[in-house]
Amino acid sequence: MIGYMRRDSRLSGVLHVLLHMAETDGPVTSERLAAAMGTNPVVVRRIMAGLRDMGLVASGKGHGGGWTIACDLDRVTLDDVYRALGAPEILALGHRSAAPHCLVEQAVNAALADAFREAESLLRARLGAVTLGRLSADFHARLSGRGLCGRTEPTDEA
Amino acid sequence: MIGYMRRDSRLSGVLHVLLHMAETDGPVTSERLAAAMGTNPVVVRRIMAGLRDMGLVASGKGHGGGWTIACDLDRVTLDDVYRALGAPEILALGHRSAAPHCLVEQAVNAALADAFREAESLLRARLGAVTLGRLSADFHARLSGRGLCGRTEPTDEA
DNA sequence: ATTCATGTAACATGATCGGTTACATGAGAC
DNA sequence: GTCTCATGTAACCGATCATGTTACATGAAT
Repeated sequence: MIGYMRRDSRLSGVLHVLLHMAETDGPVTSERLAAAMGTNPVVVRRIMAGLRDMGLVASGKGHGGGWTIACDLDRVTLDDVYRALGAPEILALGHRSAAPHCLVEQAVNAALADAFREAESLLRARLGAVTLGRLSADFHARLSGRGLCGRTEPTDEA
Repeated sequence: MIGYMRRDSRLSGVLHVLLHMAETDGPVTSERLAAAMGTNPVVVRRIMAGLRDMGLVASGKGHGGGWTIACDLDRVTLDDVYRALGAPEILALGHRSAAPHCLVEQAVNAALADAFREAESLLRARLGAVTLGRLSADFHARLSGRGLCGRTEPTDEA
């Protein structure tokens, strides 16, 4: 909890959650996911709601309930997850809209809008080029490369 | 003042101010600049402070005081201005730092960090490729192309 | 019926940008 | 020297947003 908190870490958080679910067979409760992430179960449910609506995950109530993955990890990209979150604002920078009919402001905003749009597009493209399956494979590579603490438990020491 | 206020419009605002100053010979007061931008003189002084410290503009007090450009517009890029503002955060998205020793989080953050860094680099590069002089030229092109309301006054109808 | 887990609303918190007021500082004008 | 003008800042308010937390309703399995 030290350190710089950037604005919006929902994408990072939900990917963390998804990779956890991928390591577990059977439903995982919000409480367990929240414990792994060091946050609150309600926060988990909140960020998962969009993914459930998009059919990426499913949730069940009551005994034996919890969250399960409901998609092919190799066919879902990080951009799909981003959109499932509601496609939140990517850039912290923006234009003024105070004087839209001012030619000075028009010139400034035109120049900035190009740069902004390109940066957003690049980020979206990069997210679209990575699947959840590749992310999971990356995790497994780290797991084996890191020594052979061959735990069957999908623990992450968090 | 309706409408969506994006996070940080200081870059947009300060560019607006600089183009205004470029159209005026002699110092311009914060009050005039603020009126052109539809904001407050204190806000203008605040965003101009960094530019003054970097030597891009100069300020004078008292009668005949105000702000003047103190650099070659063709040698200063939008990225220079961005840095003079203190290089504020570009992206609204970020990582979690809750569990930095968790291998899942490491895998997630590594994937995201690449995409984030590339998008930031692209934006910085685009800003670095545009000089204030070109921005001013773009404004003049809009001014003449828009009809010939040949006002000598650098008004912007704001 | 009881217990468990999600689904949500409601409210608190912390950060940040923008706006505003207030006052001190300094540089001309008189 | 005094007055006026304009910057330089601090202090505070307000809105927005992500996050954290509590509370309670809903539904499913035991």
